[in-house]
Amino acid sequence: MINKKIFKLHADVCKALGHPLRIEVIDLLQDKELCFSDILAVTGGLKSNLSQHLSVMTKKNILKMKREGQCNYYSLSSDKVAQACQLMREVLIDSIKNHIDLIEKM
Amino acid sequence: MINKKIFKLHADVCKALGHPLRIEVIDLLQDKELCFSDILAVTGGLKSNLSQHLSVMTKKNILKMKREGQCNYYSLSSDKVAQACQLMREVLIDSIKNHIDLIEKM
DNA sequence: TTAATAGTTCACTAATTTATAAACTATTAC
DNA sequence: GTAATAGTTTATAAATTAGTGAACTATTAA
Repeated sequence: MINKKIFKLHADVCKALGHPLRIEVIDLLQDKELCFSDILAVTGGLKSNLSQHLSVMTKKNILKMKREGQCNYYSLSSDKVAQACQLMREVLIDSIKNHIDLIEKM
Repeated sequence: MINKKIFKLHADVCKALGHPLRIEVIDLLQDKELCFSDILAVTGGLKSNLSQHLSVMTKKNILKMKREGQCNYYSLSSDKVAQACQLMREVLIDSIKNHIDLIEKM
C-alpha cells in the first residue's frame, strides 16, 4: 500500500518532535536563530547528545542549519513547526484541564 | 527545573503522534468517529496491536473514546489534533520538495 | 446459561531510541 | 605548524517501544 509509506514518513516527522530536549529546542527557536553553543548553554547536558538531537530534527526538516565561520546556527525550518507545537501544547493543556475537572467533581 | 517537566509532558503528547499506524488512525478520524472494528477493517493487522495504539493516544488526549453497547467509538479529542497533523504533513511535503529541488539542480 | 461478538490486557521477544564518552573534523588565532 | 574553539561522529550499553498471541472481560443474542 502506497499510503502506508506516506504514514511512515509522516510519523517520522512527528516522531522528531517527541523528545523533551527537542521540544525545549523548538521552544527556544520560536522567534530567533541560535548557534549550537547558545542552545547548549540553555539546555545543559552533553554536547554530543544535543548534537544528535539537532541532527535528527534537521534531517526531518524540523530545523534548518547554517554554518557561519566556526558557528552552526539553528532555526525552525518554518513557522508551521512552531504552530504545530503550539497546537500540541494546547492538547496537553486541555488534557490537564480535563483531569482537574474530574478531580473537582469528586 | 519546572520547565523540564513541561517539556517532558509536551513531548509525550507529541510522541503519541509518532507512529505510522497512529497517523493512519488520526487520518481516518479527521471528520468522523468510528468504532474499533471499523478502524481495524481499514488499517489491518492484529486487534491487540491496534487496541494498544488507540490506548496510547486516548491516554495522551489525542483521541477520545465512547462506549456504546458492545462497540467502542473513537474520535479526535479536538480539531487541534487534525490541524497539528496537517501542519506536520506540510513540513514533510516541504522537505520532499527541497529534495526534489536539490536533485533538479544537479 | 451458553455462545458469540467486540474489544482489552498481559507476557514475552524483538526492534528502536537514548545517553554517554571518546575520537574525530573544520575553522580561526597565534 | 600548533593550539584552541566549535561542534560532529562513532561505538556501546541501557532504556523504551512495538508486535505477537493467548487469556481475559463485558455486552448482547439464542
